[in-house]
Amino acid sequence: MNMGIERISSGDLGESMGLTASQIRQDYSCFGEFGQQGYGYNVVRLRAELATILGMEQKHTAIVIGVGNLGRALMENFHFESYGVVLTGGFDLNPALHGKIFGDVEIFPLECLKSFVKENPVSIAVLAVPQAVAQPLTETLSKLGIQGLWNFTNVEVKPCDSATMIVENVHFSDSLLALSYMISEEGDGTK
Amino acid sequence: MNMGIERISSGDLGESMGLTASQIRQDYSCFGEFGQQGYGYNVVRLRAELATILGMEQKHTAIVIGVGNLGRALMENFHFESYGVVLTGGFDLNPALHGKIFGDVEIFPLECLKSFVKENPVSIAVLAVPQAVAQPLTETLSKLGIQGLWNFTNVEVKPCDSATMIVENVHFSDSLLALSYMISEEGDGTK
DNA sequence: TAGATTGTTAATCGATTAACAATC
DNA sequence: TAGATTGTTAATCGATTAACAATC
Repeated sequence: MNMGIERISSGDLGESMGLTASQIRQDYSCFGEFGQQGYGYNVVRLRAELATILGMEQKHTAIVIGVGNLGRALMENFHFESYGVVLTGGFDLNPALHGKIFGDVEIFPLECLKSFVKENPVSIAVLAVPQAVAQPLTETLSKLGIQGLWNFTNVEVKPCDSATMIVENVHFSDSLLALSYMISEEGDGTK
Repeated sequence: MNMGIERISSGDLGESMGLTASQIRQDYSCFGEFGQQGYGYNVVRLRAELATILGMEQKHTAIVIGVGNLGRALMENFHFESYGVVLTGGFDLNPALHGKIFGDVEIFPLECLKSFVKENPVSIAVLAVPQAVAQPLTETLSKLGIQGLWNFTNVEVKPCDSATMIVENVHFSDSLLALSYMISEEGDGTK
């Protein structure tokens, strides 16, 4: 996407991201001085700087564990590449899925996980399995030396003590409860 | 789920939720005194109090807009009922889906949205459509008087100015970038 | 009574906002 | 030069943590 915009001010940037201009400037200044007084930020330069900071040039690799509807939705619709992540495989128990291709990426049997990870370095595992197997799989993944777990199971999971895997949770339920609560408050006259 | 536990202390509760005991006690005390010194919190009482506070007794109703893989995953696998929300319909453009049932809930043509909402009060719309149509649909939904939008599109959307619809975003991308960043930091020696 | 654990106050921390000199 | 907009400092705000008297 190229909208032909060369420069952008912290104010505009903030508005389009739902943040204040102050917040933008303060955050960016933690990493260096990308802007110019009286001018703003050069879009191309800014993008490059941010890519570096976020480690997007590092080309992390990811695999999807559990290819149900959610796993499949992520494989087909989520633009991993836009965030510097290359999806290299999907894993599922269901034999009907093995060999299938979703979003350019093949689905393998779960038994192949260990050997796959040995041959292809994997930095991130996307966990989209039923809750019952979330914890054991987390332990397996952490033992395989995977660095990050992107957890979509709505369950708290814990890597093995010996491992340093970082867990990032996407807890739908927290988000829905927050929304329910805000709706109820709204009509309340509370606040 | 009943694990036969009658009472629980703020410490245990916090540990299992990844919060501190202080945090638990302070949060609960905003809404009243549910606990007893030297005893802790009665699990049954606590659950009842929290249900009230979170408005779960309010039985919000929800519809899913866009029944691709993600919409379908939510309809089939996410336990709306556990959070006091009743799913009453799904909507999609694709005629092949019309009349299908996912997770007990029927899929209707998008054209029927307006009349459906008039006949069945809907408090929450779950937005799981392609990014290109996210904004126009948001405006439509806000005009229909829907109170909350649960936004899965990874795009910022804005209701009509005249409407009071609350938007709760589930931005996968923020979460993935955060994970990428943490992984890169990890090995760095930074920090 | 002694031990446990609350509710609440005060202290700490971090994040957001406001303000403004520096300067393009 | 005048206007715009940064980077940075200081002020504000809210959320988390620590501490402890109250009390079951």
